Amino acid sequence: MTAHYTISQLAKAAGIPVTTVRYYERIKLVVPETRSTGNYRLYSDESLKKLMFIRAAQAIGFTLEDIKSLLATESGRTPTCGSVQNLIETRLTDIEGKLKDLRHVRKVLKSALQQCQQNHKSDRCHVVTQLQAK
Amino acid sequence: MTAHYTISQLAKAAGIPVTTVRYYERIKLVVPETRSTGNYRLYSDESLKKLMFIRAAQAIGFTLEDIKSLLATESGRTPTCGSVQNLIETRLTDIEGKLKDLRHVRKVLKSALQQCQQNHKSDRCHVVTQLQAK
DNA sequence: ATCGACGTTGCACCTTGGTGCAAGGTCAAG
DNA sequence: CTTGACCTTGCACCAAGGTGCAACGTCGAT
Repeated sequence: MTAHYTISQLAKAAGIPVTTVRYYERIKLVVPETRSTGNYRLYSDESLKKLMFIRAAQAIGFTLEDIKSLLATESGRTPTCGSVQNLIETRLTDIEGKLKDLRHVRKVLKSALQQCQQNHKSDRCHVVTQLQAK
Repeated sequence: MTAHYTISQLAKAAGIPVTTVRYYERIKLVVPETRSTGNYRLYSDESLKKLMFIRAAQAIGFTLEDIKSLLATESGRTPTCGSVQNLIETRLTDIEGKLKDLRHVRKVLKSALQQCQQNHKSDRCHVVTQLQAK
């Protein structure tokens, strides 16, 4: 009794816009199993699981490309820990880099803010004049 | 003795690709002062300062739109501290949000990585099977 | 005069993850 | 048999910050 969903049923079940499901088809991430007589896309529970997998994987920081390769290990077999580990490590490195950048930017902005607050009376903003001096 | 630069001289002096300078003109961020007889863009030191200002401001996390409004306070007068402060506070809030997201993602990925390392022998990756279970 | 380096314009394209729209086909209910 | 909800396709467009290309003009040196 594998249920068959139309695109809107599937989308609703997964909590994803219909347009996005079609987008996923375009990038070959989730393709419908079959078509109805009227050429409607028909999806099985497998697709629903895939969509939920995609949402979960996106939420923990994988890109759709990452997810594609996680799903690429054809039908049934899960990818090996090794490949998954590589992916995770790459993402972690990315994230560390971004964190570092953001912390730096935050630091600079905070000291700029302080400056701004200190000479608040002045019409000329020292933050700007200092940026100009560089 | 205000020096006049051609676009490539200016770009080189600022350490920015020529194409980017033209892009800045397109978005009305830096426009050439005049044109030569041969219709070449000619820039003054003012433009060079502007470009360097842009680089510095980008580096501390302002968007080109932000910078546009920082520079918009017409000729000479610097923007008030108040407006700059607002901008900085907005950026800081953005950054705090991004930091929070990234730290969360990092946490989740790290625990996934641990799982991966623990049952490295197994062919089936639990991280993936767990994502599938959601 | 000619060569190469540099300049001009306009336009399309890149990334990522989608959204929006028009013109038409399908399906179930009334 | 018509109405309305749903589906189809293809194509264009969004943010942001640019990059690339074609086809042509200009400038300085030889």
